[in-house]
Amino acid sequence: MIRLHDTMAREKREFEPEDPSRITMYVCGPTVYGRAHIGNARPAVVFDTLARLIRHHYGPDSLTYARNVTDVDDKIIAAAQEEGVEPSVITERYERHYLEDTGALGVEPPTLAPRATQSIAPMVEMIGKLIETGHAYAAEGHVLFDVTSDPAYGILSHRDREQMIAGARVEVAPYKRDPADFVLWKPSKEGVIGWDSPWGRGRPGWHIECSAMIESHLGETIDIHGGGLDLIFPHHENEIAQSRCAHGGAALARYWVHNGFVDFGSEKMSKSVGNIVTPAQLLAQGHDGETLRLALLSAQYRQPLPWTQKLVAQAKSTLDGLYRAAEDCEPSKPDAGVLDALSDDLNTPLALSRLGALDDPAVLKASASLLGLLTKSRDQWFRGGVDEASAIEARIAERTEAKKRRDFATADRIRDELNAQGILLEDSASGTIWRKE
RNA sequence: GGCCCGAUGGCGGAGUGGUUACGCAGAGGACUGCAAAUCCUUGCACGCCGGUUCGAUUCCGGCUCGGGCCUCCA
Repeated sequence: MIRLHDTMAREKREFEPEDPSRITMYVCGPTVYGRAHIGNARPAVVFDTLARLIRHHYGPDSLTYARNVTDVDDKIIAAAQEEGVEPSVITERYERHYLEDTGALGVEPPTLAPRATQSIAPMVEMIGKLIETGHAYAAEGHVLFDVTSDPAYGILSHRDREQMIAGARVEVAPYKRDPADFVLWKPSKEGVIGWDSPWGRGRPGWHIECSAMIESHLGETIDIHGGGLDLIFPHHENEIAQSRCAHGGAALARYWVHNGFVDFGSEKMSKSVGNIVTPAQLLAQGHDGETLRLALLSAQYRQPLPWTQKLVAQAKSTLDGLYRAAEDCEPSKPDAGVLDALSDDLNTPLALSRLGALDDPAVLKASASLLGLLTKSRDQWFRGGVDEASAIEARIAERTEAKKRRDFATADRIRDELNAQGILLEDSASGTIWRKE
């Protein structure tokens, strides 16, 4: 039995899928206008881990996991204009990078990765339905959702309309009937990406994208909706309003799961602040993607995770230890303790500590694979990327000869030279083995 | 101002109404020609003030501090 913390209920609940043979999960994916940073990577890793767990419990084909790509957005338009290229040049580039970066972290591609630009028709249809049912109105080329028409508005973020207005920090657009109303469709000027619609040529608002893609790919009510906790309001609140109002009140998602932030101990990592670290940078520095993945899983997903060099170093040594313990063998069945930890709202730190206590390599491998770890052979982990292996082994043979002669000065010199190249030697009863630093 | 979350040893991070994980780093030891790796031992904590209780880090209330959201944002 899996338990998940549900943001709407504000407590852990037992996960009971509507149909265990067809479980549906939707996670808000990237807006592809720039390179993902390590904070963006966290939900990708977290929900990948949840997907692995669900598939383990309910069967490999039980889960349909959709993660959208937002490929129409004002930031994309701005980036395209700056480079003097079509928006698709930007979006294709960064979608590719996103898949590379998350792939390096062991994130498997989701079942579906729908792009907003390929779902315009369902969005237009849903907007039309909202207008028909009195939940939206057209004004000056825009279509706005009428928040006052939805008495349930605020059920996820637990705030009421008065509070939202009191806290509003932005000027209210003149065409809005109510300050809390939000855009479903906005006009596109000549030369800006847009689609024809009953309300003129324009493009969709951000929130309607997800509602429409969920409807067309997964259905009216899904099991799990995930994302970062900054999406709770307004994004997910607005998705709920749109979908419920378009579907006669049917719930959008049965469980709402939100991950916490990666930070620097003092403030949130974000593109707008500019204090970002990207997986691409970290990988270029020589860190293994699996190390970064373990670092991201070293705190429970709802907790803030301070990103430091020390964290990465710890993750590396933890993995070194696990790879030493995991001989190259076929995985058997995962350990019950690891499974229990993961099943309790994805308690990855506890799962990792239980992993470290396992002594059956086959069980360790199987357990670690639930976390997307220990996916390489031992040799790849300790020696991968080193291309002068035969030269190293020749030096080691020289050193072994020197040791036989009890010429320790020579032996130590060879060891030091290899150390300087980032090659560490370990003498064991069966001979000398080497690994990269 | 409103809503939400958090506060655990040098660092990371679980968990629990009473014997207080685990990892990294540190100290000591075994092993080693010396290292490395491994193993053993070991020191170090539960933000503050009240309350409930035989007993609270764990439950309740208040406070302080920190973070997030209320605008694009994982």
